[in-house]
Amino acid sequence: MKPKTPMEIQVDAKSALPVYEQVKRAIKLAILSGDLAEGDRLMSIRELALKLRINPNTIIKVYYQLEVEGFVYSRPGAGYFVRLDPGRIQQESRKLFEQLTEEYVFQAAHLGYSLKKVAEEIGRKQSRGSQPIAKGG
Amino acid sequence: MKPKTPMEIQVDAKSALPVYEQVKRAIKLAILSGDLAEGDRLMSIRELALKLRINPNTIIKVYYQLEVEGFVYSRPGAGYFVRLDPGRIQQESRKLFEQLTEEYVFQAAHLGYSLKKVAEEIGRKQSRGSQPIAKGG
DNA sequence: ATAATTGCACTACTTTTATATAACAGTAAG
DNA sequence: CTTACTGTTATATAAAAGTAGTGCAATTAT
Repeated sequence: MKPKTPMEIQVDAKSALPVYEQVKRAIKLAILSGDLAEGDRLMSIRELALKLRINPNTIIKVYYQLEVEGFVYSRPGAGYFVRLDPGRIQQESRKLFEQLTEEYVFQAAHLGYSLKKVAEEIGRKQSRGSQPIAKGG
Repeated sequence: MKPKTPMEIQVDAKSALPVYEQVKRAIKLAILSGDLAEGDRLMSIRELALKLRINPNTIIKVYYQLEVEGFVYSRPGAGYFVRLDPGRIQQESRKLFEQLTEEYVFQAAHLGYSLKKVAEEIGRKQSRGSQPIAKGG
């Protein structure tokens, strides 16, 4: 199986989040967004570890946890592959979005930025030019 | 010095973020939001540790780092006190807000939620009833 | 068949995070 | 002064996180 799945993941060693958590979130986000599709092969453990300049054991931890959570499955000797349950993806995606929004609004409020101000800031971004990043609305 | 500074901090042991980081962020947020004012005394190390059910050493780490970052200062035998530099607070507050917004929008985009959809979600929250949490805009 | 790649399991080690406990000196209030 | 509380420092212990490296069996490509 030649075609490998490219991934743009940036790891910040200084972050409060553990490296394995950063990588895990990035891959999960890629699956939920549709960047990775059903059956797509992930980069091999060694390959991704080399690319991100982190230890293979850390990638093993990430892949294992993603497998437990049902996002991928492994074929020993072949690689890791994306498992896509359409219904679940839709559901998890919406759930995650609402959770992110809730957290963001809450923290903004504590900083003294009301919903109105938040809306203004978002609106400002909107007008400044919007680049389509993921699948269209 | 009797008056102590009450703080509502909730620590999640299951979070990917270390406990000390959660506490540190909560206090920093309280200062940036104005919940804690110049000269206000923080809860003592032992007191806060007992309240949050975590080890005093962890609180020591938090207070020490906040001191290094210039948010508080210590008076041995008396306690820790808020150091409020008005100009800096305003600046840090705005900086943190923009950072939060950037991260949120980025992640939402990867989930397939465009700025337009984000604006809609915020708008929906706005109309549902807004509770004033911090200092008014 | 052969070679290369893959997941997988294992040991050893360091750093970070967090807990448990104790002791000492400065501060505040009776 | 005495008592209680405070920051501060120290030792010891443990788990989690991350690195480094080796070896084996299964799969894939040649």
